[in-house]
Amino acid sequence: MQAGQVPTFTESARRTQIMNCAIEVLAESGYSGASLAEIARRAGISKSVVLYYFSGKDDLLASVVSDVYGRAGQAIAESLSRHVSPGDKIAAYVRTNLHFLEEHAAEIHAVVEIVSNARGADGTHSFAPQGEDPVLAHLEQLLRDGQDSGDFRTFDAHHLAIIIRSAIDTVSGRLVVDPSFDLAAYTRELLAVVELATVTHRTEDSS
Amino acid sequence: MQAGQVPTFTESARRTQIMNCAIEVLAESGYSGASLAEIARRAGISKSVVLYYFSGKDDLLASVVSDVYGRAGQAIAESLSRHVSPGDKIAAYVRTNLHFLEEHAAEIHAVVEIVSNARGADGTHSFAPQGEDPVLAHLEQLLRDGQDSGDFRTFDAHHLAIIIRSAIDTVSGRLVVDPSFDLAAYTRELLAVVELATVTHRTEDSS
Amino acid sequence: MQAGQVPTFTESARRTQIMNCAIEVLAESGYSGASLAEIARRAGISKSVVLYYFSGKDDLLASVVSDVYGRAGQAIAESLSRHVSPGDKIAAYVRTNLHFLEEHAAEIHAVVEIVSNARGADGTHSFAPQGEDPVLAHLEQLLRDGQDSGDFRTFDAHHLAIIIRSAIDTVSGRLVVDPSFDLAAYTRELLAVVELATVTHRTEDSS
Amino acid sequence: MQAGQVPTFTESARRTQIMNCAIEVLAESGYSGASLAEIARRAGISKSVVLYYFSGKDDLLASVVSDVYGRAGQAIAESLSRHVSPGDKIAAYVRTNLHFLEEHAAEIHAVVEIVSNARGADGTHSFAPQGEDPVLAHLEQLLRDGQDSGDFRTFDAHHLAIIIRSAIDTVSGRLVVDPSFDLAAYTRELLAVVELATVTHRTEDSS
DNA sequence: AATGAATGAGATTTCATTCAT
DNA sequence: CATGAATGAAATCTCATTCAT
Repeated sequence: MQAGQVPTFTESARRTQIMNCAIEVLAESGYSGASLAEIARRAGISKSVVLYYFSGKDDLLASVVSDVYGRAGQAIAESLSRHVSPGDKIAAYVRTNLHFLEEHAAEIHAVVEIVSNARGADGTHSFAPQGEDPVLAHLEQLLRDGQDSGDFRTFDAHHLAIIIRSAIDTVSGRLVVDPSFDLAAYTRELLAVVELATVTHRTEDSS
Repeated sequence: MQAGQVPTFTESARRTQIMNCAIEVLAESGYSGASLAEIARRAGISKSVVLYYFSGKDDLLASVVSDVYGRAGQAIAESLSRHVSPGDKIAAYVRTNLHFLEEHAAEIHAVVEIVSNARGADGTHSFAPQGEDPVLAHLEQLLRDGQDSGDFRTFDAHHLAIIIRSAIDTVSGRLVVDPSFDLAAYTRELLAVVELATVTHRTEDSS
Repeated sequence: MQAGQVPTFTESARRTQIMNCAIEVLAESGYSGASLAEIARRAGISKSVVLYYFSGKDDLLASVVSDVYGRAGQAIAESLSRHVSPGDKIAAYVRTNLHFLEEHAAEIHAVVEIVSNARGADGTHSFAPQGEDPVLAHLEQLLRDGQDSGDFRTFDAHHLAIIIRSAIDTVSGRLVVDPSFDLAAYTRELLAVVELATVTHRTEDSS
Repeated sequence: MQAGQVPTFTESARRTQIMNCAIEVLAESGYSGASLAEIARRAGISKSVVLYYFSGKDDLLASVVSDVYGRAGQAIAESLSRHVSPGDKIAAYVRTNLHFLEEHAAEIHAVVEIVSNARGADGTHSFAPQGEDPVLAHLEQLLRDGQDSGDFRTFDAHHLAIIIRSAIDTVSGRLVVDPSFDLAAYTRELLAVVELATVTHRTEDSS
């Protein structure tokens, strides 16, 4: 398995298998519980195999993160491209995010565990976006687009983006922990809140 | 120190000192970085002293959690008692939470680190509320009160509570990581969103 | 055991004990055989104890090197101070070096193992003198002094120093490996060679 | 490749290639740095290939040693055969040794790394000559021949041989480490020392 | 009240080697 | 002829905890 070479079928299958086991363990047992030994045990292989396919634990975790991020980003981009009006775009953004979460709760939860816990030798977060968070910036831009087009009310796009993102991000943890969590209802409520928070409107008592 | 005995002044001072150092380390270096050795080093004492005042690491972390929770709960309860209308109460709830966060960012962040990472021997979260989360239930109740009184629109109180809580909870991490985070602006925006999301209103284009 | 503090008696005794065991193992089993496990086993303690008294394997090995170097340097300096003429100084240098070797064969051999094998993360020798080798420079200076005073013949001091040092350095390995090695005879022969190589003289056939 | 069979051309070419890479790695990264993985990487082949051509790491290292030894021995024997007088023979020995070192510094250094570090399962040196060291014995015999013929002074042939050998052996390390090492000057100085140490002479002040 | 000393469990990682293809 | 896959042993190091003083 040399760098720059096309991975064989077996190789990419094994990598996928190991990454999936890592995701399982991370979702179930958290960051500290996700030792190579545990991941290997779950995969029914020896620790060494993990290190044969990944150059180290860091590499494995980074691979999980970029893999899941990639798939999520693709799903969202695809969904957004099917809408034009800012309101529809925001709604699609929320809906796709939550829908992806529903089908990939463990993956997302695993990524959250990694991103919020992994730290380099210097003690700083390994996966913290340096400078601006691109995920947040993207959502912020969607909000600004709606303001520029006049569809949206005046608001602080940056901070509203944070509010919406946090409402999305909280879900993966809940889905993993609480099996009775009603994602459909949550989605409806969040869509309602987002609409109320963005679209220009008058409160009743001001009439 | 025997069980049931009143702690001496020295004792409770030492406990507080150790807890504060634990909070510092947790906020700076995260859960995995918060070893007893590091906490003791920061306090300028030996590991043994930590274990003299706390029965173990679990005990220390639990004490930090309950201490901070207690103080936060008190601050919030006090603030809420000064308002009567549901709208004012919710606003006070948000404002007090965020204000407490501002002054106790490290503490809250430490608690978040503990609650989201600490696990028992069986691998389950040590600090997960079993059954209903009382913090969430409290906020939910405030929302329902507003609905019952007719002040608030019809919404899904449980899920709206989750949305609001997540918008509050995301702040401690940001305050620790991003020194330029503008809490005042965030508070304004969140108050606006909460009002829009709760108070009965009509959107303009529906008029 | 905090940095900068005076070591307790127990502590320095343990450190000495561990260093001695490390020296034993290094002399007997070589650099690769000198694992922490083996050193601890020899000392009748657990691996953790070694790491309690030394911050890591590197620290232990560095301590051994500087300890032995220190004692050797002191012995040599003391001996040299008792002689004045360049010829006597060189002879004393050789004699003291070999004498020290006789009594500290294992120590010196251990240091040789460390110095010639230990490498940093970048792959370079950890204990290589950067720039000029001070040990060699010292001997070189002794030779030059003899030349300046007119006692010694014209020779290439730097390279002669290398020849003499290598004749000294080879001994520790032989002493450890070959118990029948006759150090006294070797010393006599080396002294003879050094004298022949330094003192001004005429060969018989040139007369 | 069955035992006793003549190796094919490809086979011996591959073996040579692998041995050369092993020599490179040993000279650059030392014994501990010379893992099969690193050697294979340097050769652009997989670890398995190395083990296909050599029965194990030990076999590879042993092959390197005997290959280099063989070539060195041949060069020296050839050179010696061109001289008759003991003085000329010794000079040729020194000159040829150092000349060989100059052109094969890495090889010799690699062999030194192997010989001084490789150990069997029992912890003893794998390549230590059991009984008398033939290399040393050879040089010793040259010295004795000169004494028997009356060309050389009275000295302790065994120990003088050790001194001369050590002066030769130290060079490979220096050549690898210190690119500014002046081998020609060193050779001149060592030849001078050897002559002074062997040839009968009178010191000036004894006249 | 405080601490130094010691330990065992477990984490990541390296490496030579075996096996099937 | 060559390789990818897999493994187990061993190495260094971290950490919470216990014990005697």
